[in-house]
Amino acid sequence: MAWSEIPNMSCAGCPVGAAAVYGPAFAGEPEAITNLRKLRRTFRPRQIVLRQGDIPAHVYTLYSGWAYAYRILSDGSRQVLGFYIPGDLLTLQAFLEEPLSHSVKALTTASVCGFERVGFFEYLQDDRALRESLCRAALQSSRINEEKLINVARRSALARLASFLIVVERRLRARGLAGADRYPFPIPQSVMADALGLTPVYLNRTLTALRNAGVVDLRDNEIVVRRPDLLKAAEAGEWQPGEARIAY
Amino acid sequence: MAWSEIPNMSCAGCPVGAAAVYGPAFAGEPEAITNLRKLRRTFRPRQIVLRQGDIPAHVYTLYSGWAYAYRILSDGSRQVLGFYIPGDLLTLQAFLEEPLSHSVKALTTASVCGFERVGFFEYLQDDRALRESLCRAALQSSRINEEKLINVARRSALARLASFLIVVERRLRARGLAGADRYPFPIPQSVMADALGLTPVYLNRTLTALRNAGVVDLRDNEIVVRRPDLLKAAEAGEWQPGEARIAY
DNA sequence: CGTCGTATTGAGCGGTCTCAAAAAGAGTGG
DNA sequence: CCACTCTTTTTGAGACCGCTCAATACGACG
Repeated sequence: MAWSEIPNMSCAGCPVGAAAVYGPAFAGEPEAITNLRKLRRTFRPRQIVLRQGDIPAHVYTLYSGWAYAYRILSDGSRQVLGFYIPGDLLTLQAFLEEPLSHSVKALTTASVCGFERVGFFEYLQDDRALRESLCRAALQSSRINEEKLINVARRSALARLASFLIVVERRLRARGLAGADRYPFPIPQSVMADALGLTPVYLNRTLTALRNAGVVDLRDNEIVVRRPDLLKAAEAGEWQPGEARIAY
Repeated sequence: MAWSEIPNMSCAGCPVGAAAVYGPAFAGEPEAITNLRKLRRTFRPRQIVLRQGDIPAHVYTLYSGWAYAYRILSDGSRQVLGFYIPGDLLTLQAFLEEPLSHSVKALTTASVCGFERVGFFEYLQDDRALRESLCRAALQSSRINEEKLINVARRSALARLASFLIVVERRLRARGLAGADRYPFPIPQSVMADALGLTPVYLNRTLTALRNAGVVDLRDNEIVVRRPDLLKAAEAGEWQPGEARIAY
């Protein structure tokens, strides 16, 4: 099951610690965090990290790799709710003592740090700055979901895709995980499609159009943005590839 | 400007108090809430309560009437993000010292109670139960937005509309504001359309279809649900009006 | 070298949008 | 109570974006 013993290694040197919810306390006393960490675990691609309906005993922080949250609907279809990159908390929701409304699955090989739920929550509640940080994160998450709603409700497939690529780049860059004009991109098209509310087929056509127009180059789990200007324009709905819209 | 003096009236008898974020503390000590209330204000239909971009000095609770939150996008279109009924907090977001990402507008004549932002926040932070209540509300809000995303991303116009009507009824009923088979419904079609990611024209066609099929009866700011079973089925995508889908 | 997940391409349909205009209500002032 | 205006609702006709079904190609991995 890919468990591993709790490593004695301190969180002090952890490259992603500052970005986490407990960030405000991290610089001052990384040891407090280390003491709360109960386990470390590694997942293989496509392995489920958290299961919809479970009440998780631990709260996880993604240490390395990518993962995504999704929900299986009654009609069997899947809605992807978001992606996680190193430093992200795997569901704020895990703090509540309620069944998870979504599952989390690894996209790449991914390792997580697990904190005992209640203890961690108490710790976050004890300090005013941390408390605010948590509250802020929750509100933030609500706002991010608003953005997603707007994307799907009001934008074309092309604009949605462009927007998605831009947002992913921004998030990676904020964590120092993006190169000058390229960044890792291990998301299969089918998963992306379910995140954007599109069919895999149509997403592929849209992506192919972007590629053929020389805007992006997506290969080998890496994306190269050749024309960020056009990508921006596409997001705003001010640009479309070719004269005939999407080259069939 | 429809201001009114701070009424000395206690919050003790307030019919909506228990439903608000400060609910947990309300039963025990309504006076603490009364002391935090700084003003009461009444708005006319279509009047703006909170403006996108502002940093509000007060946090409002909707005391009576309906309101809705919306965002104007760069291309001029409008996304409606949610509706408020009596007892709702007008944007959790107002707790953060950040510009509001959306405006709030009155749908009907609506009156609100205003609490001084920082003081109210401190108060909520002081008590463990209230703190959790606030946190829970934020997470809840995030989850509600997930539902909305799913609605728009994965469901047809008919299913979205049916789902919307059902959710509104549930919320009203939880506050004792719905009758046996009917409830108030002061939402113009154009606003509903912008909430569901549909064109007003197409929303109207869908609604007309529901009406012609005898499922609902929407008139005079009140909706009567004649066939809750069919509405449920429509939400699940298991029923459509008539043989020819939507009667043009 | 087979297998499974993933990407690509084709053809056709239909749900939803756009543009346009008329009808019906609601609010206002005379 | 009427005349006026503004908002909201309704209906028509046609175009297109994104979907469905289906088949093939590709690529990683054991």
